[in-house]
Amino acid sequence: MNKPRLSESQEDYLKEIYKLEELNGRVGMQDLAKRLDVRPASVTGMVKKLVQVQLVEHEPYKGVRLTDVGEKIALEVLRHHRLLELYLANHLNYTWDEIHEEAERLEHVISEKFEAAIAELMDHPTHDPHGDPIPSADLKIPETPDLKPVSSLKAGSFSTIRRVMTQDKDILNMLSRLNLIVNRDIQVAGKDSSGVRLKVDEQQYFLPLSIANFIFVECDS
Amino acid sequence: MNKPRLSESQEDYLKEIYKLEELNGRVGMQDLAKRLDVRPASVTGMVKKLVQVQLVEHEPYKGVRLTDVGEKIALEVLRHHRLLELYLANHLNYTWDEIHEEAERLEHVISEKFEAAIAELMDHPTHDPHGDPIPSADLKIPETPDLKPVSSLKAGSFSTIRRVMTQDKDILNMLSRLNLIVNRDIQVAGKDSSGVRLKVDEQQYFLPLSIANFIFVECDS
DNA sequence: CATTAATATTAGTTTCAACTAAATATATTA
DNA sequence: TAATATATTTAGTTGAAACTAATATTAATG
Repeated sequence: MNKPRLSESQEDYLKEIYKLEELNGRVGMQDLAKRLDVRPASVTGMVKKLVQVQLVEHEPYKGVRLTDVGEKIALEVLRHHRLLELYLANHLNYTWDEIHEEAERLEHVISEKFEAAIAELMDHPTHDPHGDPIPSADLKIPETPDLKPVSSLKAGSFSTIRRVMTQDKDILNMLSRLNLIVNRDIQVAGKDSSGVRLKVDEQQYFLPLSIANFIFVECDS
Repeated sequence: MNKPRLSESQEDYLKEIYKLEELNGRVGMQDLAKRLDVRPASVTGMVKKLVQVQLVEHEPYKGVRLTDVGEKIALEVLRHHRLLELYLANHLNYTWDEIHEEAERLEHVISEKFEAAIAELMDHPTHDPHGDPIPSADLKIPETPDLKPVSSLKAGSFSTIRRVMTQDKDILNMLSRLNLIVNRDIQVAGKDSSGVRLKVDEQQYFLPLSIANFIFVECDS
């Protein structure tokens, strides 16, 4: 019941497994290797260790899955990461493109005390600057309304940006310069096979599909 | 001229060498081993590497010394550490005894951006909560007035606490509970061979020499 | 269903920073 | 100065976590 102490590497594995599980359902060694920027052979090795300590289950050629304990730990790391991102943005004037990298390093290193302190300071937020949900202190994912990519909306529809699922710095920079950030109300002014034309505060912007696919919105009722 | 990228271990070595150099003049393998909680043989190994990359000079059986570049790096780490301590205390409500450990981990991990952000936020402070000087952005040590241990004062003399040179948590806790913190004005009410009696805001406290020796004050002119 | 392509694993190596045990060099002092 | 104590180094090991190259397994397709 008492937590094993994990290496940063191990935490990263659990975190990535969690995110891939959430995204694809099943997680192959390959995918993991790609996300962690590591060779498949290395993944085999590490997964073996994580299976040993029962943080992960592995059915060869089928995929990897977190155990309950593994998921808990992944959520802790994710909580650290997302709280940090919000904290850096809100309290240290980081820009959208800068927060990820810094949080990536800090997440493994801050104490429970630090976590609690910034959570408190920010009044226990539920979403980070990208719109990603922040697991609560007891590691539940906050309820989030159904979202769809802007690219899926009909021309004319109104909605609110709720999540931006890219960490490409150039894209993030460009979006924030255009004020296309989380919680912004937008209208789809037009669309074709190559992308979407958005209207925001009298301004119009064209977003190619490659970007529009990763901007998720809540539709106005 | 471009900085080599160092491991956390290496940064710790440089930092400790700096502190010991400042304290004792020369730094033996033994001392280093003690401070880093590592065996002497390990120190030999690491020092050899640091000599290779010219961050350190080593005269066997005489001692170790930082090169100019080595000192620069040590000061950077020290700056991180002390800025962090102050930040944790001032902005995240850490207590005196909690700041060291957290800073010890964070110091290796924060970016220049982070450093600059908190320095700016705190208006470029010159001393951390222990009274230790914070190297400036260009790595100069701020001028500090001459300090002496309270234990060296005559009974009756007035002074101001400027530095508390222990990281023992229990002592730090007790001192802060008694309000014997940096920048506090105190009077030596009496002394004998076993310690000092202090008067602070109508309160009187007795400090054994073992503690009084590490509380440094600036004497009233 | 046999072959190919995709996926995963093994075995052995590397690097880093520690370790132990044993050897050696210097310093102290009797 | 010789003997002893202290300080330092050497040589070899360990444990993580990565790597490469080669091999093996499964899935997909013609």
